[in-house]
Amino acid sequence: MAENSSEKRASGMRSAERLLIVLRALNLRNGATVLELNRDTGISRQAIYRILDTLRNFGYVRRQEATDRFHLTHMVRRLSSGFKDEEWIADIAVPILGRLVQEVVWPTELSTFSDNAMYIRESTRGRSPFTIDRVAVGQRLPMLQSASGRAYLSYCPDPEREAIIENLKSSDDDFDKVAHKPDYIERILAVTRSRGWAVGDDSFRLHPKTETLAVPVLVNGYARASLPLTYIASAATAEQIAERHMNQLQAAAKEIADRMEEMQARTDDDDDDLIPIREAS
Amino acid sequence: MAENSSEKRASGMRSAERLLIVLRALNLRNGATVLELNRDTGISRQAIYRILDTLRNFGYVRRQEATDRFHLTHMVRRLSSGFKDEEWIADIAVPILGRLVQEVVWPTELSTFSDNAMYIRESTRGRSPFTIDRVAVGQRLPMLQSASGRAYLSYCPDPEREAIIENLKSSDDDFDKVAHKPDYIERILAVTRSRGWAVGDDSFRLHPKTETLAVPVLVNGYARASLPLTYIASAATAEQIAERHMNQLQAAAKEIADRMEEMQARTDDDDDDLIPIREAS
DNA sequence: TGTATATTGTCCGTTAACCGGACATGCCGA
DNA sequence: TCGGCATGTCCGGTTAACGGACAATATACA
Repeated sequence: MAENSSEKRASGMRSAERLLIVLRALNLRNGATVLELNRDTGISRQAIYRILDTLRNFGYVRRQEATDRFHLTHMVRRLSSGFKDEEWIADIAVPILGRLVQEVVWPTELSTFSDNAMYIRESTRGRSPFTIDRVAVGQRLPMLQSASGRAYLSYCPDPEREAIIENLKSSDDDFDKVAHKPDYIERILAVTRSRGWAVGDDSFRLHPKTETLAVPVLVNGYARASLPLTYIASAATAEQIAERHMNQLQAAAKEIADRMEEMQARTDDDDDDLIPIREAS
Repeated sequence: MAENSSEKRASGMRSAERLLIVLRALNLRNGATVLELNRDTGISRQAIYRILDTLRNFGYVRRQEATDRFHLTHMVRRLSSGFKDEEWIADIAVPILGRLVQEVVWPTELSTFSDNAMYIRESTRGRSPFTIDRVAVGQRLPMLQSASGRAYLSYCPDPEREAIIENLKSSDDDFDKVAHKPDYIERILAVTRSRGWAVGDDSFRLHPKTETLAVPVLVNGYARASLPLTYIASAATAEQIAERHMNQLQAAAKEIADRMEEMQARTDDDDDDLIPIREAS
């Protein structure tokens, strides 16, 4: 039984891994004794002592004097406080976009609203055979010309849209000048909503040979992000692309939205599954 | 300058410590390359690779494909989500209570409101020479008889007090029956407020020979916790204890409150100081 | 009182695993 | 073409992490 070297060795550092396991276990039952942690994780008692010492040196754990139990301190927040809520959606989208690009050969992205524009947060350019320009992450997209912006505006809550339009009116960016034309905006919204997806305007193209269409990611009924698909204009029309791939795009958007909803449903606690590392003391 | 071996070796596991350092560094600049982490932490590049691999195996970190930067994932929340906001105050109180018990010989505690009662969250019984019964942490204290409860009720927001009283009326606990006597409650509040501190009632004593007085911890003007002091009844009267130690008690309560306020001021991000471990690559 | 069980804590020899020097590759600008 | 810079991997030496073993304490039960 000593030979279960099957496929466990992914890489990674043994002791550091076990520290993470113990830290996770401490989160699941706040206030724990060494023995409890031993049982929860399967890590030997002696190792638990070492690990807790390490965590204490960093101030992430303290020992409650009266009860001799180990507790997390407010310092542990530092291990995750850098993760912004805004990034959840991009984070969740990654594996879903990964699957999507296998079905739809064209590159897709995930963009979110920020600072009066859409920003590309994740991209499958680079995994698509049809990509022209690489590295679009971080790219800023105007609200009223890009497919992403149009899809977002068409499905975000009304008060948010009104506030965005108002902001755009005082923007320096030339693209945002059309915010002063309410009928232009209305037409975009109407067309987009009737189709269920948005197309980019010729006045804005990241690359001259490409065109883009986009669907919104509707969380609880309202857009929280856009899911744009970019294709080479000479290869097909928007309608042809839509006919072939709209189902898949919509399905991916739905899946991302579902994950988001279920994510914010649980306030964050009760998720499960300790990483199982078995080794008797 | 290579010899600052002063007192560095506290204990702890080397590689696990470095993983924590890298994790912390990732929180400070979300999205980082290996080289940036190397520079930020002073840990060798090769080690950074190993550490990031480990973090990736656990899903706490992912690599953004397009930019080749490493990002935190929503999974990192698991490393701190077990820490409840409610525990901040107890957490912050520990070192302050530790200093307090050196000035005031009598044991002090920190108690917070929960489930229609006060609960002792931290205690310096065990570090005081005058302690009778040990291990009071977790002890439940009735709102209207205990010094802790009275101090809390006297200084919590009005709507909260009204809601608590209302709840107590339907409580099973005999102690809570007096919630039906509004004049009794009014007298307690009036007396406590005029003095600035509360005393426990004879009908409730954790130990027959002791008495307790308590001050509230006022965060932004309202009680968020109580700070009770327990003394042996035959040794002094409440007034004598108050005369000798009230300044120190109030100062400790103020200090805890200040820390709380400054803590919730910063939303949690921008705190500083990477643990400095110097070692060139 | 003695015996058994459960839990916490520490020591220390062995060895696995962590470490970083060294090398290889690829990209960019001069 | 070359030098500078960044990324990624390999591998032998050393270290520090590992867990068996032992000690101390508390509680329960006969």
